Amino acid sequence: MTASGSTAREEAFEPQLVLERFLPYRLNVLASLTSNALAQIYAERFGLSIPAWRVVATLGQYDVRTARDIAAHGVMHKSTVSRAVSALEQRGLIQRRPNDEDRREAWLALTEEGRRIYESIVPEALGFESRVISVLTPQEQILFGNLVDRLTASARSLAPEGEVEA
Amino acid sequence: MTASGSTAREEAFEPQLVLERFLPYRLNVLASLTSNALAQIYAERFGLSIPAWRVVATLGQYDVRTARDIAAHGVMHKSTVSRAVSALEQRGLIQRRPNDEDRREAWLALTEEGRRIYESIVPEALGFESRVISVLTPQEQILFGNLVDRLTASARSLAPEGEVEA
DNA sequence: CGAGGGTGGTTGCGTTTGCAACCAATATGG
DNA sequence: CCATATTGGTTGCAAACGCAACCACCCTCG
Repeated sequence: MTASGSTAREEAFEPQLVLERFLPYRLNVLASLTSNALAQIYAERFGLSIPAWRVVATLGQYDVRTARDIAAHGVMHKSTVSRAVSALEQRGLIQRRPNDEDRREAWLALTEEGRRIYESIVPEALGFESRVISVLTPQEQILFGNLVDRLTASARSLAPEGEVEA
Repeated sequence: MTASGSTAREEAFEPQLVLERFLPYRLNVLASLTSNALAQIYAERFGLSIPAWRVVATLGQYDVRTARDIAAHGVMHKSTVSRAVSALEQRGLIQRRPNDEDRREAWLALTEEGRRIYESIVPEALGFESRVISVLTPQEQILFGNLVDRLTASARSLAPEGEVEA
């Protein structure tokens, strides 16, 4: 109807939303590229699923946590964490110790073997990360981290409460 | 064994990898926060799954594409796209027209109703996006987009070939 | 033109996922 | 204290997922 170009059948519209400039879309592409590439490392070499790796990574960093902590921290659904934890426990990579102060929950920690695996993965993970971000200058890297954090805070404040999983 | 703090059982280690500073982790958190929040809009209000929305968004922007194009563009597996397309076709939101030049593939386009839904979602999606990024100054927004693009290119070049889906 | 390889798209299958219902234990409030 | 709500964690189930096998078709090359 308007006088713009294109001999479209009837409507001549501008795209209303250009995906390549749409933030959620771009973030998703970038995040899945990095996640999938990383996943190959710990899946093929150590048989860890993504949730399992997240549990291991969290315990590697924090030593002792509950499943609930891990879920909240890693933006995962509690059932996802529960299953990852059982699998890891059965493989002897983490250990569960009841909390006598509150017998609903349990403390989780890496076993020695779990930590050994963690320590094998970490350098690879860090290496991968540094290869990815090497296209940015050091200042840009810092800046980017800063912007990501602020956006995350913003997104979190807009999310309709505990609505968040992986 | 070393003289550092903590009365840990035996080892006294530094965390080797701090998740809060680990890029793939942070990107995942941010991406799933935004994706999930967005998904609520088009899932609850229009009954669209994430892949379905991506198909609609792509066709909204490009008017006519093949399933293959959409998959490549949206970083989705071709079976995911195939199923989303069938569902959308059955709901009358998109239309399939055989390509006589190559009868393996088919041209896909939004129907009028499909476009109506697209046009209802877009303002909401853009509104959500702008609320999220409003914590950045305009220059920061541009800069962030630039950095994301460069990181994406970098990650893509490191990914072991067509290894990428949602 | 006919055989062999490659490509767009679909589908069966086993696995993973998220949701919701549930269990056990703790907190709260009459 | 007992009833009720809440919370950490598990599990059944249905839906969604990726993979690989597959079908139809195209393209090449002998």
